[in-house]
Amino acid sequence: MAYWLFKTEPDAFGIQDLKERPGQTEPWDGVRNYQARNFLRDEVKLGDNVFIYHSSCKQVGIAGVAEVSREAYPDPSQFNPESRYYDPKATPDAPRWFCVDVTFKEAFAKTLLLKDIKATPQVTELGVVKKGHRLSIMPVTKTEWDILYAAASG
DNA sequence: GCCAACGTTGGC
DNA sequence: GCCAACGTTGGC
Repeated sequence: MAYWLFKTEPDAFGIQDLKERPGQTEPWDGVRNYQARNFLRDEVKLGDNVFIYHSSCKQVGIAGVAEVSREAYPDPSQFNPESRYYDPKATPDAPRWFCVDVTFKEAFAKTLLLKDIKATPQVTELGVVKKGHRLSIMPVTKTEWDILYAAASG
């Protein structure tokens, strides 16, 4: 069982959108960074826990929790010319990008704000608190998860 | 909207 | 394979 943080822009798709999906499940598509892709393809496993992190919005921070409900498969949007995530160099025989499915578990009553995460002494190595770290998929240690989950649960 | 910090691209 | 130019990310 591993722990992750997935970034999203809630104006496009946030924790509430996930909650309202049929089956409360959604493909986590559109990841177009190789390091993040490698995490998705190779290391994110069924049943892993995921912090849903809202970026580029009023309330930047960890907004809720989801669970991985399907392991990596080729991201369909890479083959769709209509998609903003279309990649003309990707083919079904040689997919370049992958996605997983995530299922809603919990929306926190209050988003655990980035400034509060930064103020947590034990959480200094997490990607979102490190300057210039822009990965959209990043690992979270169990220690970090426990501390942040407790803080977010109030 | 600004801008620093990255990642990617493409000419050589 | 170098590296400058360019595009994107993301907090503020």
